[in-house]
Amino acid sequence: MRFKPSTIKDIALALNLSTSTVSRAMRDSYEISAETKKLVLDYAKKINYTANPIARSLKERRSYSIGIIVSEIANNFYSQVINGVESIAHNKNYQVVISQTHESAEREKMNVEYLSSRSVDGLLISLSSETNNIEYLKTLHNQGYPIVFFDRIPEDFDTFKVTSNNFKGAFDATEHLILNGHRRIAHLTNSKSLSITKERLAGYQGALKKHHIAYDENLVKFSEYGGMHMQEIDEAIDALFQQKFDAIFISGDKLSTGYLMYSKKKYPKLISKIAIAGFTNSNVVSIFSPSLTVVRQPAFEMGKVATDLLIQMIEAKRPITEYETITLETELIDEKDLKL
Amino acid sequence: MRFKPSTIKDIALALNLSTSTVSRAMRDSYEISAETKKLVLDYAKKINYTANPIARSLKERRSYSIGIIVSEIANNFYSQVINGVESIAHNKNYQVVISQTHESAEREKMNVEYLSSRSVDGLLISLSSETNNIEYLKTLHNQGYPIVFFDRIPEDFDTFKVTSNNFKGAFDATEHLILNGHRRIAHLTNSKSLSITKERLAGYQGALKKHHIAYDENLVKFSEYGGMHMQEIDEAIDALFQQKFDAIFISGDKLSTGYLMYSKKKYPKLISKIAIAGFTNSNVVSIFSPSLTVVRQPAFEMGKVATDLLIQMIEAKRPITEYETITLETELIDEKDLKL
DNA sequence: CTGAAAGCGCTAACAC
DNA sequence: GTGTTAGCGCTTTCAG
Repeated sequence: MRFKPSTIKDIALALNLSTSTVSRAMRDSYEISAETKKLVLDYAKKINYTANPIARSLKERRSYSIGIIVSEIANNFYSQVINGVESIAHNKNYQVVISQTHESAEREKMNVEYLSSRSVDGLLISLSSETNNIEYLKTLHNQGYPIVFFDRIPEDFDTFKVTSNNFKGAFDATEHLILNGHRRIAHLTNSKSLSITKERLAGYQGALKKHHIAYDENLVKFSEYGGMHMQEIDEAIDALFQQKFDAIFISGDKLSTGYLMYSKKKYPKLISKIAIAGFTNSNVVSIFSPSLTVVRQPAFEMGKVATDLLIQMIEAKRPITEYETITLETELIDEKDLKL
Repeated sequence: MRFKPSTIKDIALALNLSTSTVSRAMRDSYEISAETKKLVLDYAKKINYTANPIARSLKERRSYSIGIIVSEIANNFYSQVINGVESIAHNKNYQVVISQTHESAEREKMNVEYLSSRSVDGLLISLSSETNNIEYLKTLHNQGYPIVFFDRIPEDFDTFKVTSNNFKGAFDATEHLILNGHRRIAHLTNSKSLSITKERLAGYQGALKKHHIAYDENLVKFSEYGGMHMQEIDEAIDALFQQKFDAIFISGDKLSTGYLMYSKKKYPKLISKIAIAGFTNSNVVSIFSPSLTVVRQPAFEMGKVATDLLIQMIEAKRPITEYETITLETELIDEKDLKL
């Protein structure tokens, strides 16, 4: 017995009505009498009818769903963003389809192509570490396909973007380390190509400059795959430990935990002497050891804002031409306060 | 300019062919000449044609996608399961749609109803803590809709199920604590209604019994929402600390980290005296403090196995009537080994 | 207030 | 080897 759900036709047949009447009744159209509506609705309920969203999509040329592309859902930051996305989307009756790139540009492209080929009405994207060519996204967007970028946004792409104040977050974190008496501050960060990498590096440099500390590029290590491969982090850290440094500012969730794990294992003697400040949205930082001062991004909020914008784009009567980039503030949480 | 992707018709028109020829060429049908195929394929590529999956779904009455319902993607265990699911699904050309219950039975039902109404061809489900009525799932399954349960599985439901050896995982963890000299072992666990709760409780009791330790129900605390609400964990822990105990076995990711966080904050003096063993698939346990011995489930594997079974069900020529429950082994990792 | 009919993009049985 | 046609389930003119 194959699964065979009931259709509008079944209802029409049973009630001796036309499919159009049933359709209208289901959608509570004003042209249908109250009695007929009740009749249809009751029977629909009785036979457990639910409209076939596929058929509806085909007809209306939209799916009432949006896609979100992130590097990894296991990353707390992204799962929180997704919760924000869902909170808005479900309110407005959109389904959310999640897809992961695992920091691969190729998977990103495949996901975009699949999703945009009419599976979803618009796309929320945080770029992968590996991505450097987004021409295909531009083409898509120029054809009128709604795209909103968040977190890791491209520079020269005219659409809505939502991101954190990465400069300030990095600046504050670095300054926090400086104010605690540190002068040799290392920086472990993501792929050079990402917007967030550049902004956070600038924030780090800004704080150093303000406090008259010379920038030393030997203290800065990039991870091309954002720490997706543990080995990459390990090598960066090993390189850092060739230098002398008394504090480190880390630019990302995966990198922060990666640093903690590897340095704890490999450099157990040194680790307690090095102060740490890092971007992370982990909700268990209070049990991390060594402990760190964290820069926390408003992930849930970011998801909400981005989704609001995307749905606006999708539902806009006429194409939008004026876009803006929204910047949300980060929060610095001193490691001492984590224990309260 | 609205987004208007090209269709099979555009190709047919441009090449002076019929839509069916184009369709056949695209699907590499044997009845089409090599030349025509090449013509079509080349043109399709040129105009960036991709088939409309919606139309295909409507026609074929299937979507080539499967749904997975979990309590929370932020939970490491589930995100690892999802990665396993995707690895198989993508191989077999299925899309994966993820949805979260946040431990709410109502959201679970809504998700199932939405997804099963032809958005996805089958469902992988790990039940929410709150769920106690799955009649609607039985109805669905009896109508021929493919469902595979994993992790938190129902008892009286005849379909494929994939789960860990929860009894043995719990038994080993508890025995580990006993062998380390502990006698008063508390147990913090999930909702009473879940299969995993019962099995792990039995494993805990089994180990106590083997070592002639009396079972004390005051040492066992349940969390109706699996620790979804922090307050719930806090209360359970406060209640436990009314008793005397020198070790604790914790039955779940969220509960394990919840215990660590709350007891560290609220009972900082006592915490180091209490040995901990807990189920968790966190990949950062090595930086947790206090540290704990962990029971790790083969999450990725579980996702793969469950997906394999589900796709078998979906693609089966005739309804399957013989189901089995597959049990995967857990792994006990001594806290001492985490530091290596 | 309701029904008939067309059509969304695709596949496939049936011609030729 | 290719074209014609019907139909998947729904919405929506257009008629009445």
